[in-house]
Amino acid sequence: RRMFPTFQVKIFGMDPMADYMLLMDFVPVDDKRYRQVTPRGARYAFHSSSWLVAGKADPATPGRVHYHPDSPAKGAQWMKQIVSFDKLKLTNNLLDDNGHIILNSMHRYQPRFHVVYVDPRKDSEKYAEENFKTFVFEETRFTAVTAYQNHRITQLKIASNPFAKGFRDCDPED
Amino acid sequence: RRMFPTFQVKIFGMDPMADYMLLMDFVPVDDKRYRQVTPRGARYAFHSSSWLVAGKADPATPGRVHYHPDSPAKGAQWMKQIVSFDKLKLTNNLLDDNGHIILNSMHRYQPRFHVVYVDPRKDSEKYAEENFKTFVFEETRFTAVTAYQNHRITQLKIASNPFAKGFRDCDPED
DNA sequence: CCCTTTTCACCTAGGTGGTAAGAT
DNA sequence: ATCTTACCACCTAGGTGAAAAGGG
Repeated sequence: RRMFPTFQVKIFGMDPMADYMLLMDFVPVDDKRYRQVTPRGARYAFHSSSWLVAGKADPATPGRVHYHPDSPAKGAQWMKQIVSFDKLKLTNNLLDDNGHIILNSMHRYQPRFHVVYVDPRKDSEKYAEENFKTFVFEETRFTAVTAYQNHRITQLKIASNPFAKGFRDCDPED
Repeated sequence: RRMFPTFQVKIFGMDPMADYMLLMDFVPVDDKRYRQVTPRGARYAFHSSSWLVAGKADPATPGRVHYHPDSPAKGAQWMKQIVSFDKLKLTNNLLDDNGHIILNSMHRYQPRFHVVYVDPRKDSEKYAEENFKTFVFEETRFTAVTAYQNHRITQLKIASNPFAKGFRDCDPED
């Protein structure tokens, strides 16, 4: 399914006339598997508020990459508004053949954002290193799950995503 | 609404590595306005099978152009399968601001297909003439209408377009 | 009478969380 | 007990012809 919340980024400093590819990938934060705790007597798992280390991580998943579907595009195009990776989809299916990003559930990940300058020179491979920049925002780290583990995330999604309107019981402006 | 049947074209002879823009426009076939005849006593206008000249054409509409949404793309990409202009939309609304192709209803049009080579040279404007090719297929001429005037076209559409499944009463393979 | 416009039920296509059943 | 899977009603978004209403 789509990642939520969506990764969005505002870009500065590109050459407006040059072509760029924008992409994302995900790297494990640690080598651990996590689990939830339901406090004794609590009615819902949602009431738990912390993650416990549950052991060593599962074998790493294939390190796939997601190209922003507007790639390639001119710097001017990328910079003129916030770039949103809302088409990016996550799956836990190791056999996935839709090109989605494969993650292990109950593991922690760090999204990474990459910018590739499309070098028009014939020997552009030589400059691959300098034409490639990676940006990491640590505040975007998350635990992958197959079902929401936190009521406030569920409510945020219901309030902000038009496809979840069916579950709203109050004004989304609230 | 979308044009039906869709204009589709198979392309050969491009430079696989070069970029091309593909586009269409529509030119009037003549300076006439047409009308249908319903034979005396016929139940439906659909029973008529010919067009009568009904006078001089209405003032020409703005000559808009439709770029294939995949433009620009490499020659290899365009040539590897049939190119379909199924997103192209027609309207009779002179004030349209959706960028649709504006046509006069009950007038005859000739679709035209244009290929533009994206010249990477700095002074590419100089070569505009030679980088531009137009193809006309006379068998694609049609009369623009606001409602189908021919039962067989209606049936063809119902049989072939998934959005019209609600009107099917037999197997589309027939 | 002929054509155009508007509205509608009915589709395709696909993104939601809920829920019940399944798995470990 | 905890997590995963499959399915579902309910949405968004938009492409259909039919039919009714409108216009000249």
